[in-house]
Amino acid sequence: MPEGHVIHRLADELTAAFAGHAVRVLSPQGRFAAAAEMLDGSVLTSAEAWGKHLFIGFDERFVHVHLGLIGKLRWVPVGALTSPETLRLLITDGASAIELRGPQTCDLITAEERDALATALGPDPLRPDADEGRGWARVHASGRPIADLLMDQRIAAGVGNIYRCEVLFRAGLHPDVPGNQLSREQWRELWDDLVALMPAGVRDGRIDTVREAESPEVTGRPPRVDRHGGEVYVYRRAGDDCLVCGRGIAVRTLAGRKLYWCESCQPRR
DNA sequence: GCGTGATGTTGAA
DNA sequence: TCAACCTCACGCC
Repeated sequence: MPEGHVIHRLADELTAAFAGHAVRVLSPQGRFAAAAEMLDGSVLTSAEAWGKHLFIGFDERFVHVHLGLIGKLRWVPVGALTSPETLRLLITDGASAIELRGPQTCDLITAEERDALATALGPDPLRPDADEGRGWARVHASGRPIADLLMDQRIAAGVGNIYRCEVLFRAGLHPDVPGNQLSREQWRELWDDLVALMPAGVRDGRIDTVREAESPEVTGRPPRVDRHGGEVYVYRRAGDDCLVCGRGIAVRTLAGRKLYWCESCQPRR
């Protein structure tokens, strides 16, 4: 369930609920049990997100969580313990409880290790200190297609399949355009769009990319919300009519992920 | 009830 | 390029 906006939202929620509180930290499944036992009863300092990585701070120690494709971190009723065999981590202060299942990563790390992980990532459109030029340098130097580059966490940390497909559509850019054929302005437009869209994703808890002109309110079409929870132009709309030109949305696999685009709204140029 | 795919990454071939 | 990992919700019977 995770592109960067989800992780940032969770970090904010964790901080709001737990910062400064002594918490219980449990790993009923056992795979994080030793670390959980060490942390149990200590004060959760704050939580922070870098791209799709979440760092839950306990003074100088951090629980590093990466949800991967299928991991889930969600708030649950206090006291409810369901399916402990898959419950990797449970954090509760008695007033709120959050549980982690199926993560790709759940490790206890030091501040230095956290810094190293963050440094290895590219600029995160959700962070005010993000240096967009670092991403551009890699894009400009690469012959890989822009649709591939947008998934590279060293170029724009936190971007996933939905944002990459949608941002390319909104820019009218064909997914196959090589990075080194993009102009500085074209990259800046993609970046600025991420900077506009992703905070809205954090705020709303869903990805909405459809502009006013194509919105249900203006066009009168029925709202169409995908399982991911938002209204989009191309993601998972293969074969459907393009909201702008009416042509069928195309799909193919690129680097193991499904890529969606509109052949006429996104010309090769 | 069963099979599949999914907002992801890593490591081997 | 592909398989593996980890879980669960959805579609199809």
